[in-house]
Order: sequence, then structure tokens, then C-alpha cells
Amino acid sequence: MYALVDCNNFYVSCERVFDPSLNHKPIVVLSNNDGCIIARSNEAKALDIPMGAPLHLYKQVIQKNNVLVYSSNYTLYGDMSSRVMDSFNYFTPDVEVYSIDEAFLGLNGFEQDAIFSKMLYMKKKIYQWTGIPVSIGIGPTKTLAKLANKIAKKYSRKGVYEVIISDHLSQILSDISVEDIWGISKGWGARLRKSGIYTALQLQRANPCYIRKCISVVGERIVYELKGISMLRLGDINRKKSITVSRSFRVMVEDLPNLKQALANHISRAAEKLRYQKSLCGGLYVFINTNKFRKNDHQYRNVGIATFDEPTNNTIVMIRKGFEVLQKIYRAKYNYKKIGVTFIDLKPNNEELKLDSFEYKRMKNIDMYSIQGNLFKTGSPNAKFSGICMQLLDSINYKMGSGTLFYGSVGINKKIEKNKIQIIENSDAILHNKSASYTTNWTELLRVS
DNA sequence: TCTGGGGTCCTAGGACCC
DNA sequence: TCTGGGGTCCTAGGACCC
Repeated sequence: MYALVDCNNFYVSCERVFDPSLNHKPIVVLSNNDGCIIARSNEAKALDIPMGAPLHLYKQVIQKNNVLVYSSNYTLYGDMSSRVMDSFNYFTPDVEVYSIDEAFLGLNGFEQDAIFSKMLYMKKKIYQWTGIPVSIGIGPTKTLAKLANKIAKKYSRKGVYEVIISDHLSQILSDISVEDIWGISKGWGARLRKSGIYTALQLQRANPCYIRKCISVVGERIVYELKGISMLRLGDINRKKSITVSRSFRVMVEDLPNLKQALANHISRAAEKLRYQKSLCGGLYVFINTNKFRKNDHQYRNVGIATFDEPTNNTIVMIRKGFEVLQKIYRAKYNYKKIGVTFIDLKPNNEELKLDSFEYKRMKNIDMYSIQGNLFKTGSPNAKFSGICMQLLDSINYKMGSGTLFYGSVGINKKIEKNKIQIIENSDAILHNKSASYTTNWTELLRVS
């Protein structure tokens, strides 16, 4: 069984923790540049202010109803989020933080009959410890837990709802439209409707192979999940695969120095995040866009990409198994490129084995290294990243200076190949020129189950 | 005048190899 | 007129999520 815990109106609830006088008042919280409404209290939702609405379109409603407007404070929200997420550990070790305000919990250690009351108790405790109200959905799969959460928010006074496979579930599903299912939005919803599938129940009873053709393997998984067959396991996403820092400009920007200034800030922020999560960087991606809402202006967008795949003398390879053989292979590979490589044998009794790769590199003061022929950079040398970013920007803004362009936003995206940052475990796989990690084929998995 | 920012996964198609 | 087949890897783009 899974539970999905979701903080109610999270950003608004955070503000209320620090100013209880805000309770029961209509409140909205704004996006970075105060442009959009990204969180609403129930009172604000009742005024039909939609999620993501541009603030300037709702000025009147806001004034008329004395809606309180807050700029966002992500430091505060991040801190509150950690407090909530930490409190789950008191109840179960199986926690997947899904977003800033949501987490999946694995409930396999719980006695079936006790789950509901346990979750009810947890909800109370979380409120007591953090001041944040949450809703909890329980179900045999993640998708059903997600659905249960929706029901808990909407209909249950207790704020906790459990989905059990039964006739009753069929009735519930028949009242839910396909677009309300986690993973199905407008586009796929429209496709399903064309095939005569309008409700969650119809989707649950559809032929999975047909849905796969109609949508994709993602849709097929949803069908099984709705039937109560678990296709999505609990993940531990504590390292991001990519990091983005981007901002729209509040005012029109036409000159390169301003763009560069912004980019310099973004890259140092991104490197900070990279260091924080102890990752390495496999490449950089710089992009610019004009303001897409100014339909009459000439539109321009471009990206520049740099990947770090040229080995240097600073390359090290850590090998845990089959050191001699692998070393030979790598020697051949790198000598060919006239590159010096350091090999490290991580024998089981090697003290260095206890360090993770990031710590190891920090200790040895290495800022680049290679695993399985892929080169990575650590996040420390800001100046290097910054230099690469500026070059990329120069390469993509060739129309700059013509006076015809207005730049809407600029950002960077550091691609991080989490799965490749690993110590080589499986020498057999390497010897046979196969990758040491395997991807699961969903079709196979379905056949087995 | 003002229109968010940060993620994930999957697929199709091209390049390349034997 | 005929014009391998199968595999892998990479990337852009499209869909979805909060």
C-alpha cells in the first residue's frame, strides 16, 4: 500500500504559520517576478482565481474582495518543506519526496486494518509539529493513492481517504473524468475521449495494449495502476538529473552586458545546487527566448550546448571489481588518445571505498574525472562554468545588436548524468562491451506479471 | 505595463557499426 | 529493377507533473 501526503495550499499555509491572523482570509502567493498567482487559499479559490493566473488580469477581483497578496519566499517554503518531510521518517522509512509539498510513503510494514487510523494520527502529528495541514490518500498503487488524495481533499472531512479494490471503487471511478487521473492531461484526455473513454472506470477496463498504441507505455501503466497492479515503485529521488536556473526579465532587455550579468548569476546559483546535492556535471545548456506574449515582435529563441566528453589528464577511473582486466581496457582506450589516466582499485577492504565519489574527489582536489569514458566536472570551479556559459551565449545571440530583438528570458541548464556517476561494479558486462547498468523493458515486466 | 520556474519520462529518427 | 538487417547510441521534441 502507498500513501500520498500533500500539504494543503502549501505556500499559503507556510505564510499562515508565521502569521496566524491570515487564517480564514483570502490569500494568494505570487511567482518570482510577482507576475503570476501560484498559490491560493481556499477563500481565494472560492473567488474563482485560477492557478497560474497573471496577476494583472485579476487586480479587480483582488481589490474588491480584499485578497491579501504575497511575494513568494522560497527559502521559507523550502525550510518548511524539509520539516514536513522529516516528520514522515517517524512513521515509515519508505519515503519518496515527490515535490516541495508532496511525498509518497510506502506502507508495507503496516497492518492492513491499522493503516487508516495510523494515517489519521500522522496527519494530526504533522500539524502539531509543523503547523502545516495535510491531506492523505491511501491506495494499493501510487496512481490510486493520488486519486484517493484528491477525494480526501474534496469530500472527506477527515482529510484522509483510503481506496480499496471493490465495487465501491468502480462507482468512484465512474464519477471521475480521465483528465483527473494523475498523468493524464488535456492532450491525452482528448485522445482518449475520441476513442470513447471518458471516465476513470472506462480507462481502468480498457485494453492496455490499445491504450499503449493510443497514448504510450505511460498510458498503459496507468491502466494497470488503476486496476490495483503496481507499476510505479517508490523511488528515492534525492539527486536531480538536471538543474535549471532561469528567470524572465521584468523589463525588456536588449543589450548583451545585461544578459551576461544575469547568466553569471544563474550559473553560480546552479553550481551551488550542484555542489549541494554532491553531483557532477555532464554538460551545460544555455538558452534565450524572446517574450512569447508579444505576438507582434519578432520572436527568437536559441540554445547553446556544451558537453564535457573530452578526457583530460585529470581523469581518474575507480574500479571496484576486476581491476587488472579493466585497467588494461582503459589503458588501451586512453593511450590511444594520448591521455594520462589514474586508476584506483577499490578493493573491499580499501578505506576509500567508504567514501562516495564526490567526497573522494573533494579529498583529492580533482575537478574533472571520467567513468566509463564519460567525463564529468564537479560544481566547484565556477569560473570555468561561467566562461563556458559566456561563450555559449556569444555563439547563440548572433542577432544581438540589430535593435530588433527583445529578450524574454535567459537561463542555464546543467545536465547531470546521475546514473553514470558510479563505481564500476560489473566487470563481465564491461568485458562484453555492454553497459554495466540495465534498463527494464516494460513489456517484459508486464508479461511476467 | 505586467504573463513562473523547476522537474521527469518516452518516442522517433538519424548516425553509426558490423 | 534490384538496393541486408539488426543493433546501439544520441538527441530533439513532446507529453506530463508540481
